[in-house]
Amino acid sequence: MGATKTEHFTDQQNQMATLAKALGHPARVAIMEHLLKVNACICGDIVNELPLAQPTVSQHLKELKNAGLIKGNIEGNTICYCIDEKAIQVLKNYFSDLCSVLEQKNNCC
Amino acid sequence: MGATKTEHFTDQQNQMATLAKALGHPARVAIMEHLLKVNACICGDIVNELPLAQPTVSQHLKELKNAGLIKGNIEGNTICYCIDEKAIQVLKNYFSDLCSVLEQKNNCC
DNA sequence: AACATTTATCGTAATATTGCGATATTAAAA
DNA sequence: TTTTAATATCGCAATATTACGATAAATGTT
Repeated sequence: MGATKTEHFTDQQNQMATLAKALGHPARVAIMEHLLKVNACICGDIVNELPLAQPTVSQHLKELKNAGLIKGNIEGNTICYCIDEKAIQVLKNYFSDLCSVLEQKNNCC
Repeated sequence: MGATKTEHFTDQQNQMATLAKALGHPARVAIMEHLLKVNACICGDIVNELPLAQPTVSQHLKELKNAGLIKGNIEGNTICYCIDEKAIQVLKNYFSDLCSVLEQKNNCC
């Protein structure tokens, strides 16, 4: 026990959980927001922006990348990370749909 | 080590991470979807819908509740859970905003 | 009152995450 | 080619999550 029972859920549910989980840590939210703020998809000076050590940031970036929320391009010495718009659209659509279904039904509680 | 360094991030970032984290498990995504599908905010027959034992489901419900994603009303013997619309709106707005900022900038990668 | 039903909590084992120092890897710069 | 800079990976300790059996708590039913 201890491991998530992924097999029992739909691909859609697992996919949504993966995206949400990746954003389920304030450092990773901060990274996303930083990538958004800095006009181009500025590189690994993310480390300077965050109160975390370089290996820790690197690990968080990896998780965001694995979840498909960001992309990384090698640019010589440096790596250029940026947000993957598609993933954000998936999230946006999911919650938009949820919201509009909710508005149609009058919730009891 | 091992504990998230919450203090170092903004309230907004922590709040978003909390909501996302709560949805970061397929069982909890499934619970949300079930609550949405069943017209009223049907009670704990969620257990029958999920491939998990009752205590496990109860724990997941607690986490969704702590994050503010659902509300629970005691109805005699039973408890009536339903989605908290406000939390979903927060999520919807967050990703909508993110999306529109992204559309304005042309991403490099 | 005794029993059944529904949900929560406790305790615990298995596993995952978080954070970081040390170290490897890679490519630019000197 | 040696040095420097930017990232990634390894290994480990601390902590958190997941799952569930056993049991408690609360309320309805008989």
